[in-house]
Amino acid sequence: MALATKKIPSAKLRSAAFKRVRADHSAELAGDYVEMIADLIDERGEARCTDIAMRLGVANATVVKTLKRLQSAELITQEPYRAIFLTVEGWKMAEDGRRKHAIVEKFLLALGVSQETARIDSEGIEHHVSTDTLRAMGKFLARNGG
Amino acid sequence: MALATKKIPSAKLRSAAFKRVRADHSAELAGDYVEMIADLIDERGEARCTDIAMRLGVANATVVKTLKRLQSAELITQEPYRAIFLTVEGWKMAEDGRRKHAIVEKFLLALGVSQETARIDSEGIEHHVSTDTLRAMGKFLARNGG
DNA sequence: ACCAAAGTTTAGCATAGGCTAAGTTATATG
DNA sequence: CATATAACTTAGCCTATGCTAAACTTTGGT
Repeated sequence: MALATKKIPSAKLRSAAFKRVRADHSAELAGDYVEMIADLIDERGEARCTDIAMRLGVANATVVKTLKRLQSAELITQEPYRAIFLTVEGWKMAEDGRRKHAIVEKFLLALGVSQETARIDSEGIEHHVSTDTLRAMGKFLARNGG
Repeated sequence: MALATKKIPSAKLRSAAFKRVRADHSAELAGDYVEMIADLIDERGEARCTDIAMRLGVANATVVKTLKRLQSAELITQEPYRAIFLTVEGWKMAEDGRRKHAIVEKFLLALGVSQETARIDSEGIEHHVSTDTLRAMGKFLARNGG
């Protein structure tokens, strides 16, 4: 038995934070993909496997596998050897991600970090920011000329 | 061939951000474990499997498996059926994590979110914050009475 | 000193997300 | 219009991170 068993301070409450982080992680990849597909469609008219792989810095086969999951999740549609399209749900998720991403990136810039750091850190942070925190960042931007 | 192949704007630069995120993720779990083990040792004199599992909200067996990896990485030491100890390297990592965590959490509070939100969001954000951004958060705290 | 309860470990399974190598399809160009 | 090249897919591998169920230690209480 442990030395001091009495009064474990809210183990359940603590664990909630970690559960949220794990949940965020599984949603994260999907978010990155749809956001990138949306960008590619806007920039170049279509989204292709190779471009996604290049931008993410992973192998082509990895993209193919992930796209299958996104198709199961009804975020994209795709025919063999053809370009990739977003479903309505996919577009919604992409727009949401872009909005979040833009706020976080601008916020970091306003905080005083370099363009480069803002770009890189926002990529990691955006998926872990609650609506509450996002709102607070928005307010900060409003005060500080975002 | 894609419609518009010319001038892919710095695909390599883009991919760097995602590579950083993926690297962060693999370091993340180790960080959470050692930080938690350090907390348990400080609070209760020893760190045990069950407590870690409870606080992380995962099954006991999952903790056991992860601890094996941490042992291979020389972050902890452990004998069968005994408590867990941190190596020097492990303590260093734990301290580093705590420092980061504390800054991020205080920063969020200073930004104006609730205690609860700060606690939860900081858990996800801390692993994706560069030293640059951390410094900027520190400065903000200094200006705003952290 | 023993036994039951609590804690720890092992075994076996699943999914996600990486990779390389080899095969298939589309297309751009000679 | 045939074919080389680029793009895509499949197959098969690996590791990380989760789970449950069953087996094994430790230990506290009688």
